Amino acid sequence: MPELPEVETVRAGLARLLPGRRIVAAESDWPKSFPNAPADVQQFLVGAEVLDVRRRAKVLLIGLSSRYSLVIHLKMTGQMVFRDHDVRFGAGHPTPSLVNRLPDSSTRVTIAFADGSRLFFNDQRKFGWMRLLPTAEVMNLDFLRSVGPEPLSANFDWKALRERLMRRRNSTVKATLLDQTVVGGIGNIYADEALWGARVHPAMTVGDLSTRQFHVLYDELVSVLRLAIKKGGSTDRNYVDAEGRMGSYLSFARVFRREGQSCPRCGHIIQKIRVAGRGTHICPHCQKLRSAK
DNA sequence: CACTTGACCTGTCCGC
DNA sequence: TGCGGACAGGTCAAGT
Repeated sequence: MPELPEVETVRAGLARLLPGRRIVAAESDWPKSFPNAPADVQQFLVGAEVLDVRRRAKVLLIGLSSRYSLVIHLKMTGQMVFRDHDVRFGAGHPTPSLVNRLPDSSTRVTIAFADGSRLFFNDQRKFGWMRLLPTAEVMNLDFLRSVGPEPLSANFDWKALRERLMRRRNSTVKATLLDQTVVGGIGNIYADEALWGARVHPAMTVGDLSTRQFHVLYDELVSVLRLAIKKGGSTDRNYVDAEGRMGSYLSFARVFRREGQSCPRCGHIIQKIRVAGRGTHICPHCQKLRSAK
């Protein structure tokens, strides 16, 4: 369930840990997780040095000195975990971790560095992928060509959110928030959290939202994403950061995975419903389906 | 064309 | 305790 805050947390960790390290070996035992031909891996990955680590929506981009980049999508259960050669697991870990000895049964790709440290791409459900591409061609990937604006970028304001959402004015607001071509990086957790914050029912039609609702939805979306980054993301089951640590946002969540509990705003019981084919958490008192217009 | 559903996978949980 | 089935949800492809 890595969404923008989780991928950003991984990016920040990798950006601190990887640049300057030289890759000496790479292996994968599940071709769909890393489909590049072994010859290309030998030529453009092995021997290269990591230059930088960037993010676009939910995609990680690791730039290499070979003028190639590793492009990574974690999908639902992907992890990128770095281990120093001499790390003794457990010691000095201030937050709990889901990851013990690596590689483990979920490890799909292992990248070894010259200093003995290693980077593991773990992915229990095998939906995620990593691929090696010429850096100049990265932005030609279909996903990156079509992905919408970054919701935390400086020029993204409530009017921009309204304009993007209105591209699908006849859809439900939840389905539209999850559409990566509308806005980049939002997934199920933060869509539910932001809609609760804005008191907007997820099944409302975009075209029925009032100006005020777009404005509040923007404010809530930005603040929930910022808080989640500050808390290191959300660990529901699998997610960990680049050092194997869990995120703590879910202990601050207001509705996500809180069905049966009281709404922190009004005390009514939070319900789990289905919208756009996804499990969706709402307060039925705060979030009404009828138009506010 | 706009929108919904199914496929891709595996681990977990629930009811019988 | 074992087992079938539902469920978890990001994205793409296929279907309505």
